[in-house]
Amino acid sequence: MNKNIQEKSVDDLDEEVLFLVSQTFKALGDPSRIRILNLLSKQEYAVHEISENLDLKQSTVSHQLRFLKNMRLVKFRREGTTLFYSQDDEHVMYVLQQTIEHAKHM
Amino acid sequence: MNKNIQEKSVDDLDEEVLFLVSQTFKALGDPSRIRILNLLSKQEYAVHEISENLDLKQSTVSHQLRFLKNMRLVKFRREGTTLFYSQDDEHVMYVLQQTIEHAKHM
DNA sequence: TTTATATATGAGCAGATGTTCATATATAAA
DNA sequence: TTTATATATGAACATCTGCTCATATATAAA
Repeated sequence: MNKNIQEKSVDDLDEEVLFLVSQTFKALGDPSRIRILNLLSKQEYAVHEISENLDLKQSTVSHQLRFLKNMRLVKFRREGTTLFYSQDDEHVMYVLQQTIEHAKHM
Repeated sequence: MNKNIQEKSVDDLDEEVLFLVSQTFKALGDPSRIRILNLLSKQEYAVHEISENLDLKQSTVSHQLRFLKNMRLVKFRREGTTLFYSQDDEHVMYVLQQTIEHAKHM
């Protein structure tokens, strides 16, 4: 819900909202993370599958997945020693796909 | 238009598209730029008006406007010594407003 | 030309970011 | 327990970012 207090400038943004929005876009502002999210947009993948598919080091993928998990953009389920990651934020995935499609036609 | 060459992985993104998308989201990944774009979403403003409205140094605003102008996210018109900046990318502004509204309800 | 106002720009700096290497942890099988 | 596989983690490093200060440039008025 919105707060009813008057902002410094009427059009300016609430600090929490500003932080959330900038963090969200920062998450989408890196090629590796974009590729990972784009891959996960269709189905779940194990960490090593992401690594092989995108030709990224295992540690790179793991670090980025932690980042995305902290932002609740992805989730995972365990199966033995394997962790299957999948998307966990429909709005962000929609925005990403929308922007990818937009970029494809430029 | 799309290229008809086969990608390394079918689901992976074209390098140009990847660059464009990441650049776009990087532009939206900073609080100052978000505030500037959000202000410009309703009407045009002079540089010093943006500066006063958002309580940012004139040079900070000018640097960020150059960034946004290079990305063709804003444009300007001159009136004497004053430059009036306004938005110049409907898709990006839509994505931004969409995400702001989404963040407000979390 | 001089002065004033508005904006742009470059250098410097502190802090953030992304990758890599080496290694730790976790689970399962032998 | 030992071994193998999958993933996570921390440190180090180079690069990138965003802000600030000082100053340059541009336009207009006096």
